[in-house]
Amino acid sequence: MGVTKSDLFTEEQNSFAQLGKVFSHPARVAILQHLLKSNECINSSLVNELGLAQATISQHLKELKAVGIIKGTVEGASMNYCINQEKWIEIKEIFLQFFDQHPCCSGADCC
Amino acid sequence: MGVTKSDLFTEEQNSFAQLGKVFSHPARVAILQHLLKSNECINSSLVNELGLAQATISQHLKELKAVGIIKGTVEGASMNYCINQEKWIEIKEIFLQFFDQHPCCSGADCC
DNA sequence: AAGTATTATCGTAATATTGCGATGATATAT
DNA sequence: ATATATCATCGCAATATTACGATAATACTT
Repeated sequence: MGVTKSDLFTEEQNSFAQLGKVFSHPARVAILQHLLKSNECINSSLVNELGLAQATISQHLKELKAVGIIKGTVEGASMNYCINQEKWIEIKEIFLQFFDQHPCCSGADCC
Repeated sequence: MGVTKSDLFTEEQNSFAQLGKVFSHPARVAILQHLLKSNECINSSLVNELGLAQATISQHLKELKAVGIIKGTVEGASMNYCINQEKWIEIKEIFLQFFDQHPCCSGADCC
């Protein structure tokens, strides 16, 4: 069906999965890394850097912006995208919490 | 097209995205959390816990096992799944490294 | 051996995602 | 005002994902 049965899961699980989706496509990963690297928060010279069409990049940027992990400001005719640092840290914390959930089989190897 | 153009991205970006995919669906998140919580590494009583069909759970487990984040052992007629702790930590480290990549606009707010 | 329980896989249907060309909107340059 | 550059959105095509029923395979029970 392709339909995720969100009602079966908790709010937390659904929203965490949405964050996971951010990192689940190499184009989005590449965009984030580019924004991190070019410490000028440069606009979509991304279209030149990555080999994807402008429309495709724009779509990925839209998704990233929807989650809040990046923000964009108008700069003349172009857009100036960059990492939303507060959100970045917030998301990092959420992942850390997830990874640090109390481990099953602590110590003893159960499998 | 629906085809991810993997050849445009680095090995690192592609493999990181594959890890991200693990966390991009609430069912997989729920499965992982269940395995973490029930510190008995219980088998697919998951089918009872989550409201999904057995076939669906089995499919998600297969994906999780493919990445290595869980491992399963035969226990009579049933399967005993649990978190692969080494891999769990390894993945945690990879995410930490990703989040700690040198920040753009360090200090100054550029946008 | 026959029946039951558990799980993996196959096939299918429905929806989601990815990607791009075309188009429109806006801002700058001439 | 017209041309150019940049970006967002629309519409489409192709592939991927999600979900499940049906079926097979395995192990245990009686």
